[in-house]
Amino acid sequence: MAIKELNNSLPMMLYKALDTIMPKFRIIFKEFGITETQARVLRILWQHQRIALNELSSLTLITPPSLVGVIDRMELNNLVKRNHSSADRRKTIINLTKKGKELESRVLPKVAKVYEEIESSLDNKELDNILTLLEKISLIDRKKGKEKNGC
Amino acid sequence: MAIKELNNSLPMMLYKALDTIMPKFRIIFKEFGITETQARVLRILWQHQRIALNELSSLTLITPPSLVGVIDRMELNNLVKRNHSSADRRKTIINLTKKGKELESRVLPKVAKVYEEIESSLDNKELDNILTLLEKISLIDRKKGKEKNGC
DNA sequence: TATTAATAGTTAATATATTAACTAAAGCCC
DNA sequence: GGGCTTTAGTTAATATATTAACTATTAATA
Repeated sequence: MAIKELNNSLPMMLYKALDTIMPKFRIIFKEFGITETQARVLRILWQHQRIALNELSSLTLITPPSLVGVIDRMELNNLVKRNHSSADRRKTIINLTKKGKELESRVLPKVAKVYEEIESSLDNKELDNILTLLEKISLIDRKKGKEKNGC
Repeated sequence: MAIKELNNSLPMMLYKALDTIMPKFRIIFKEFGITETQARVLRILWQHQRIALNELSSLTLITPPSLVGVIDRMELNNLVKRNHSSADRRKTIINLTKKGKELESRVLPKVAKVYEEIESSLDNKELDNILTLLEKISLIDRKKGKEKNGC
């Protein structure tokens, strides 16, 4: 019931949490001339080096129409490069450039410090707790056939 | 430590949770020709009827530059009307119109149903829990002088 | 294999978000 | 009361987000 009380609703509280923590990260990203969204893309590319746009979309939670523009600008900034799959000519492969790769070692340490600041404001249990609960929320729709493995 | 593992980071999990629940609400808002952001504004106005733009900004978490455009479009759609404070001529007062007011009784019941759907996917404890934790995160910056009431 | 359905990427139109800068109006202070 | 500071609102420039629609391929199938 508490959830419906307007300013304390789940959506509003989620936004409020993001409004509190994201500016801390954006300050860092800005030092390197990238946006928060672009940083999300880079984070995935630092793991995969090269990846199809549709997979990148899934992993970053950035919808394809939005991602197209993001990649456009990152390509202009020499952070990534588009290639095309020969196996499936529909696919666009996003490749990390040297410039994009080099950012990793410079950005991650600073990002880690912000994480530490956030962590230090919460108990370890609380952090695990909230991540678990957020995960549960994000899976709400995947259980229509509550029964077994309706698959 | 779990927090740093990229796709399970706190920011990403917050976004993921929002990506799961907000589309459910947007479908409703769309029926009435309003956006999610405009709905946030309306929700506050349903409580206050009339309110200064800067207070509206605080309560909705919409920054003033963004809110200006939102109010522009809501005014074009006859949902709100701007007035100016005679006491403080800098202030813009946002007034709810009859059309804006009428939406309340039509939108809220449908929104409540979505809340119920979300609630039914979580235990009561879990819901209270996550709201409490989100609140704690949103207050991270307000305790620099950890000591007492450094004011 | 021609047809139909599904997938990947993109474009277009509109609405927001973010940051910096600018104007007007109050408040303050000597 | 003139000058300085703060507050409220706005504009401008750029980057994203959202939804619908469209193109090129590929897969699936009668």
